[in-house]
This record gives sequence, C-alpha cells and structure tokens, in this order.
Amino acid sequence: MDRRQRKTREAIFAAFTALLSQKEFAHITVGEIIDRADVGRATFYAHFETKEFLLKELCEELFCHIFDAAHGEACDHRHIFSCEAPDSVFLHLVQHLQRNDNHVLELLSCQSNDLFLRYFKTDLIKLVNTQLPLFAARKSDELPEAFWVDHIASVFVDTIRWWLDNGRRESPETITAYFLAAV
Amino acid sequence: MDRRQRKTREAIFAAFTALLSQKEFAHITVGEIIDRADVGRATFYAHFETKEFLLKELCEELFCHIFDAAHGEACDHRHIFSCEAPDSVFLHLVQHLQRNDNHVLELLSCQSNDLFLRYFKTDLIKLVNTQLPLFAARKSDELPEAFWVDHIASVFVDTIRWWLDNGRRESPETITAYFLAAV
DNA sequence: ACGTTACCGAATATACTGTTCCATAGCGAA
DNA sequence: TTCGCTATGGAACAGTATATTCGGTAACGT
Repeated sequence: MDRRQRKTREAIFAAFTALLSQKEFAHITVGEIIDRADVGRATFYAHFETKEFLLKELCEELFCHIFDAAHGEACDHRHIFSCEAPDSVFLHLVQHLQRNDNHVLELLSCQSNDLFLRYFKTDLIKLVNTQLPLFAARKSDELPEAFWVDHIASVFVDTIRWWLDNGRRESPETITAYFLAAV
Repeated sequence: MDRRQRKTREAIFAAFTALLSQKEFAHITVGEIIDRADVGRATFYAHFETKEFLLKELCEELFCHIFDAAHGEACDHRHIFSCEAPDSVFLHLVQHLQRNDNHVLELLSCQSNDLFLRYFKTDLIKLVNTQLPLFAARKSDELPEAFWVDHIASVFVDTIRWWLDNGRRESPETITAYFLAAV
C-alpha cells in the first residue's frame, strides 16, 4: 500500500477516534474529520464512501485485535486443557477493554450509536460459541441454542454498558464476576 | 386544546409512525413528515422542537398505555395476593406488544434507533422494580441491586429483540418463558 | 529518471434544518 | 352571529452538511 494512502488513512482514523471520544457519532461531520486529519475533502471520499463505512472499518480494525487475542486464549484452553479458571477469556476481554487506549469504551457507551454495538455483538457471539460449556449448567433445556448464545452475548454487552454508565467504578474482576453471576 | 392543534399533532404522529415502520429514524427527514402529514413546515416546528423531541413524545404516549396497563396489573396482584401465576405481568406486556397496532415492535427492532430503546428501558425498569420478588431466587448475593434491576430489564429487551429479529415465530407465552428462564 | 497515482483546494450541485414573514382560515367566547 | 385571537399555510431565507468534479501538483514505487 502506498505510503501516502497509509498515512492518510491513519490520520483519518486518528482524527475520527479523537472526535468519537468527544462527541457522539451522529454529530460528527466529515468537515470536522478532515480538518483535524488535515486532508482534503476529496481525499476522504476516495478512502471512505461515508461516515458509516469509516466507523465500520474502524470497528473491524479494533475488534480484530481484541477478539483475536481472546480467541487465541480460548484455543489455548481447549488445547492444553488448562486448570486455570475457565472464565479467564472474558476476564481478559474486560481487562483488554479497560486498559485499551483505542477509546473502545467510549464507543460502547450509549452516548455512541448502536451500529458500533451491533458490530461488537456480532464478533462477541463468535467468541461465546467457543465458550458454551462454561454456561451449560445455567442453561434450561427448554431454551433453544440460538437464543441462549444471543442471550449470553447480550448480557455481556449489557454488563459492560452498565459498568460504563455507572462510572466504571468496579474492577475488571468484579465486572466479570457480575457477568458470570447474571448470565 | 384547540381542535386545529390536536388534528395537526395527530397527523404528524400518524405520518411519523408510518415512516418509522418503513425506514429507520435517522433517515427520516422533517420534509417527509410534513409532506405525509400535509402540514406546513412552520407548523411542525411550532409543535416539536426537533425530530428527536417528536420521537420522545411519541414514546411517552405509546409507553403510557402499555406500562399503565402492566402497572395496574402489578398493583392488583399485590393488593389481592392473587394465586395466579405471578409472571403474568410480563406475559401481558408481551401480549400487549404483539397485538399492538402502534408499530411498537417495528420501533423496538434494531433497525430503529436506540433512543427508542432507551426510553422503553427506562419505563421497563420502573416496572421491574415492582416485580423484584419474582426474581429474588435467581439473584446472587454478590450482585448489587442496581445492577440486578438493570440486568432484568436488559434481558427483557434483549429477548424481545431476539424474538423480532427471528421473525416472531414463538408465541407470547413461549417468549415470556424464555425471558423468565434466561434472567 | 520515469510513468503512475494520491493528493490538494476550490468550486459545485444537492439536500436538510430551522427561522421568519404575512395573509388567511378556523377557533372559542361573548 | 360577531369579534378578537391563534394556528396554519406558503414561501422565502440563511446556514450547514453531503458528495462530486476538476486540473494542477507533489510524492510514490520501480
């Protein structure tokens, strides 16, 4: 990829991320993004069709790192049948979210749009599918598998949102415990 | 209230509701609303400050009916210590949602915005607060009350959304059972 | 050093918002 | 019915945002 393209793309991502931590997605304009990124208007549209596509690509990039790490973790556990606490995948996920510098948390809060949440949940469902045995004891037989998986992912997102809306006072360990106790 | 005002208001509500069942809130313009409602631009802004306020007032009107009925039910149960299934409040809520002609279901689906969902959940939390004993057995002691109430409301909304996203194939009784089994 | 390509920046068409104006028709009350 | 009041219509308006177009320029990879 051309160095100019890469630099432009990164500048736009950086500007967009910074703006996202200040105001909600809906109120961010292309004008603001290109001002802060210091690129031309035409350049922006050469890279991204719309604001929404920009958000989508940003999500893909962010979640790629987060969930790849979590998935790797999940695979490790299955391979070596580790004796560690099997819920550590979700704990690591929360820890990753908290220490994260990419403003993912701001994006997950309800001040942002629900597009972001939908992308997040889509990836989360894949992760949950690898962790189903963890929740087998809690599952009532009458519940369809599809509902159950969606439910677990939903509760995780809801728990994170509750955490954020209430000032993130709890530690990642506590929040993970809440999640596992609630699901 | 002036008959003209009332008619205008109803025309705008009707047009807005019809549009909401066709496209998502964000893409609806004031121009479309006043075209369909057949009112002047100035008239719209005499009634509603913005599109968002229109949505808010519509929600208040819709939820007022739905939750008042549910609350009445809840009160009845407490007063007469009925022997009926104590989960009937939520069953009635789901039934009300299903038979509802006001397009509430379309609005609750993820195609709509999350403003609507937030308003819904706010009212739902009030209802859940009157029904806490129902869920007392499921609550782990380590969970804070505030988290628990929010969790129950979240699971209800998530269940309804799953129902809608999957084509509303299940009966209200089944969905209520799923909700109670999942929470 | 070369041809290619991304970029700038300025201009442009289009669309939506929210406000203002006055004339008019409908309203409630005497 | 009559009268004063007010909601409405219709149109114009400024302000803002989107998305596209263009030719000149500078940076790129080979």
